[in-house]
Amino acid sequence: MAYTYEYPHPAVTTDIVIFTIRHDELKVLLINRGRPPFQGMWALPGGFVNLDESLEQGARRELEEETGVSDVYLEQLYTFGEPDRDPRERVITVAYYALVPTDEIDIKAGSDAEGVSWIGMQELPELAFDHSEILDMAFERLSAKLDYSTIAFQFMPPEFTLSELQHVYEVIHRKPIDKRNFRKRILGLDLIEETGEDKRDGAHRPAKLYRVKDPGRIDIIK
Amino acid sequence: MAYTYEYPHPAVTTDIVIFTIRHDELKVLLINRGRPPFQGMWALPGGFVNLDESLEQGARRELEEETGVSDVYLEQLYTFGEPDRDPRERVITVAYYALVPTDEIDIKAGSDAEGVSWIGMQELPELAFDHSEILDMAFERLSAKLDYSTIAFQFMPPEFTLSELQHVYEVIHRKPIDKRNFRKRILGLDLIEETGEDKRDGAHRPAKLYRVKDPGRIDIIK
DNA sequence: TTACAGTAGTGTCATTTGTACACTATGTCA
DNA sequence: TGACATAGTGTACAAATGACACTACTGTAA
Repeated sequence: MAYTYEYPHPAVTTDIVIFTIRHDELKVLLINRGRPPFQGMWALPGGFVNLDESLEQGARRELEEETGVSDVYLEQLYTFGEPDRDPRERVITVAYYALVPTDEIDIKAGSDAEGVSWIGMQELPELAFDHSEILDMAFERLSAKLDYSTIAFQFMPPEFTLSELQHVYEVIHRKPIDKRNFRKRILGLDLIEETGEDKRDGAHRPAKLYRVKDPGRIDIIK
Repeated sequence: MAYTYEYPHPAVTTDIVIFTIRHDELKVLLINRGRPPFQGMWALPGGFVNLDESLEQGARRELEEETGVSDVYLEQLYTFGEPDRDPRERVITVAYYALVPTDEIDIKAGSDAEGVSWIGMQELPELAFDHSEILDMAFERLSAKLDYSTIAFQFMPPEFTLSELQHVYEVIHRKPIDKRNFRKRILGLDLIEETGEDKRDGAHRPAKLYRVKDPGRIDIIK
């Protein structure tokens, strides 16, 4: 079947940058390309948008198909459309990004990918297409939003400790934070509350567990 | 001539939100549509992206063709792609915005538009397509960036007074600002310098003229 | 020439916010 | 029961922000 238009049309894809924090490192979900172009190279998950779905729906579908990841909060990052960014035809890609808690993610290899893997931001390979540029921008956005929004909560499971939350900031900014100032600031936002439970893991004092008061409110600019 | 693809492709357009300040009001450049759909309604300037130009180049070209406006600093706003946003076919639009000084803009009616006009944000008509949504987002972005960037300088001609700059903030935020605190803050940024000239307009003390020290540096986050 | 109208330009103090800094508390395990 | 490991807590100084009122200069008209 063929589709014909009076004027030339570009292809439109979505690409998705999914970050998580694991083993003291910020990691991104990449797929190893199973077909040309750039066969064998690592790339962001993503693919062509269907004409009956929104851009965000397309991003969700591709993410699910390629990696098995679903139910994440996607935020649009930027649209990349240099004429030569794909060697096959003119492809414009709408990039999204999301942050997920480590625990909740289950990845699989799908039909478009030979492998799906969390890759540390410190050990990134060269990426296919202009995906390095997309990933750089996603990291810049993440890093900037840490400071003026509550985006960091998106890395957290439903219940978490303040030390775990602080750890997110420290891993992304790559520098230690003063514990007392951090707690003062976070608790001052009045966005989280104690669950009443403790988290015990190891031979030391248990930490209080917190939850977000109103999940709909996270990512509001403080 | 026809263009044929193995899979369906959406059309891709750009839409441009150009703001300026005139007569104590924030205004946006709109065109009156000369052809269906939405004939006779007001819409943002914009149009289809050619396959051999970048998205930004496409936005620039359409802006020039439809309004005669050129040489503005465009910033990508967001990409809108709901399946039904255009009644003709699937159209994905990459929206840009820009701020221009009042003096420097010369508008004309082009082939795609019956009229081109600066419309005040307080007196907006209903717009074609989802352009009201695009414009709303552009205004939100502008309003937010006023506070954490130096975007306001983009409304300024090469030489300007501090009162004129303050006026930009007051018009957009729709509330008065303390003159001393404003001057303290702006001069503290160390981004502008006195030209040595005065601006005289009326029976009152002349104002010092300033210029941006390094035009490449505006819009850096303070 | 002088008074008036109108906008430009200037400093201080109080409050809030941010930052540096060190010790005690509580659990586990040997 | 003592050692270890992480949780949890307050204060003092510095910096940034916000409120606030008067003098300076020019043009115009009496």
